[in-house]
Amino acid sequence: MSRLVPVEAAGSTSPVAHALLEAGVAEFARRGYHGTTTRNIAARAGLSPAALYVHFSSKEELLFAITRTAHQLAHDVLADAEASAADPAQRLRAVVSGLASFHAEHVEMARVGQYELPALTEAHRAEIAALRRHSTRLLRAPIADGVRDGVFSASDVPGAALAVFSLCVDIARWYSPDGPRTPDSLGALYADLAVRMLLPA
Amino acid sequence: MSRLVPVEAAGSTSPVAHALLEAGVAEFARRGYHGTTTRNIAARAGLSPAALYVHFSSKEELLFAITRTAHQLAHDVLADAEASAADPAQRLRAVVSGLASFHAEHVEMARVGQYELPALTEAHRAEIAALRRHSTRLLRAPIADGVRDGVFSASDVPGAALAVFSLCVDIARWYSPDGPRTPDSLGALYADLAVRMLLPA
DNA sequence: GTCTATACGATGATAGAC
DNA sequence: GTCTATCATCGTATAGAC
Repeated sequence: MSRLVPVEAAGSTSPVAHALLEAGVAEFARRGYHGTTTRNIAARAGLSPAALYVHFSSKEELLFAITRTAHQLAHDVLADAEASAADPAQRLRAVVSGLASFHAEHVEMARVGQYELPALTEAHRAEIAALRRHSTRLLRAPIADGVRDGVFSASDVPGAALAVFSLCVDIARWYSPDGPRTPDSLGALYADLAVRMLLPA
Repeated sequence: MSRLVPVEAAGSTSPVAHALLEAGVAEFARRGYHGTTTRNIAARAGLSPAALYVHFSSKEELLFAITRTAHQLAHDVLADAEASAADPAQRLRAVVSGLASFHAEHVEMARVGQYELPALTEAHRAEIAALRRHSTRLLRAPIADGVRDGVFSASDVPGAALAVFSLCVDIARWYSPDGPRTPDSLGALYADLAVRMLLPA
């Protein structure tokens, strides 16, 4: 659950650093950044409180590493989906189902990445904002293309893109793997709703 | 902005308690519950740190008062909208535009109410959960009625209701009054998207 | 009811041994 | 690179004067 999968994306290859990242994801997701102590994280990783500082220069640096990974992975999901089809409706389906199922599959990481941004330093937050702009473009493209081609209708394209993005991101707030929905079923549901929002009446 | 409007709903009528509630909304919304100190709140209300404890028995009690007000007001918005029309599509429009514009108009209060729930005691969280169940029912009703009457089509009514609710709640995460959208324009946009999600293809 | 002063546990981070 | 021990500070909450 919510593995920090691709090691290279985590910005560190050490297995201990990786364990700290996973511990940070779990603890931050449960208690929030400010509600989590460095002792919580170290204990979950099976280390002393001091060991954290060998691998990260501060608690905030650990949060940043997690947040960057979360946004990078979400971006990669969108880029893959975007490249999977030419037809705007098919692309929108792929993009929405990919983003929605990603947020469900990696709820903890997504939650930390989405809700702890204010705890980042200004420089780090700016770096994340740049990643987000890329993702926004990827999600808006199939909508804009569909409207241009006449297969979609929308009076407010940025507004529709905002709503679709928002829908997917909010999964990180409420989703639980213990609930009735799987990441795939949620992806299918949301892809369907997104397309319906945009098909001409 | 984000006034704790109906004094009676705040559970306290003292003007000083009210000032503390407003200060709590502003500080919790900006820094999160755990990132906010009782000193922050007292200072914003123009009081010494100790004065807070005359009006609230703990920082968590202050959070609870805010959270309960936020959920009560959202519920009242939904109840009013629900009673405003008989036609399911009109009711869905009213309910969605009311809930969306509420979350924009009172972003700070809504943000605290939606994102700081884990910081509540279990008893307090259960009380809020009951309020949320009422609201969920109010939002699901026009969708279920519309499907029953054949004016809407949905393969997954709870799923559609979940998505619509989620869309409105997520406004509390990203909305800024400094941005281009007004609460009313957002309410109109989201009401339109919600109805389109549900009209037969 | 508000203030100043303070108790006292917790917290991010460092020092220094191994 | 990990540990134990510790520092300096902060944070919630209380005591007691006015």
